[in-house]
Amino acid sequence: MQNALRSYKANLFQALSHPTRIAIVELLRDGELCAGAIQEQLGIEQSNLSQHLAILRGRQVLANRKEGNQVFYSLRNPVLVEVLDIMRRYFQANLAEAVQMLDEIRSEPQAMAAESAKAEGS
Amino acid sequence: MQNALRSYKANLFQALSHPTRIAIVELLRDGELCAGAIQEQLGIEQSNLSQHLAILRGRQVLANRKEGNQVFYSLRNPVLVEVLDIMRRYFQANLAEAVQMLDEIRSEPQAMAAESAKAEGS
DNA sequence: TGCGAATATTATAGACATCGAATATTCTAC
DNA sequence: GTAGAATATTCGATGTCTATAATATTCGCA
Repeated sequence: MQNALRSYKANLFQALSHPTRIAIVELLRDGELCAGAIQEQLGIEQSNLSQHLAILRGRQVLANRKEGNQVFYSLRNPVLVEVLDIMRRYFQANLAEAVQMLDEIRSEPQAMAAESAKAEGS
Repeated sequence: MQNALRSYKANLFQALSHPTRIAIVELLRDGELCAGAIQEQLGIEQSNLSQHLAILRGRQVLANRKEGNQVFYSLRNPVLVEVLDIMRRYFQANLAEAVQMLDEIRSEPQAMAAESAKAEGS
């Protein structure tokens, strides 16, 4: 059960582990929006958005409501916004480390251990 | 900048998007532990643990301190514990949905859209 | 009924993540 | 300096995620 709880958390985190999905959650913090409106705000492909919405829906992060031709999305639980706010404070409080982490992220993607390739001079 | 913040958050979530890494953070909530002790608690392969630790280190989630032969790990910022606690409350507040999500997780891994395969009767 | 808008799903190629096995590094003690 | 403990890194196979393109569904309306 301890383990199930960890899987639950891990999956929730995974749902939020993509910038687009964070953006979606943030867009919805003040109320529901239909998919089209979200797409307009984010400026991404329709099917791409729809897949991200499907993930957030499946993970119970978002609720959806059909109205005629449109589907309105909203946050199921505002606690997530609270978490995101905490993260912003965390980011600001540790700006130096945060920037360092952003650098890591940029240099790391291709292979977790390309560290040795650091051309430290450039 | 708005975007950088989102990437930052997304990457932090990604760092926490694996049950083993959640377990590590939780283990460290009350103080530092050396890698060996963590391994003992989790009962996983040494190299596997070391890889997870490398990820958490790279994402600035953990600090590490070398003492002789051992490396002690600790949380860089207790705010993450706060986040995990919030999530536990989230879990408890939405127990029904949480269980539903756990089911989703079990059925979903192989393909994000195997939903249609739901044998709703079972 | 049939068209067009809004959204969802499927397919697929490329990037990424995870694991265990093997190997490398770093340290202590002898 | 060599052995052995503790940790880290590399490698390779396998699985998962993401984006785009193509197609399907669902709905309102003429």
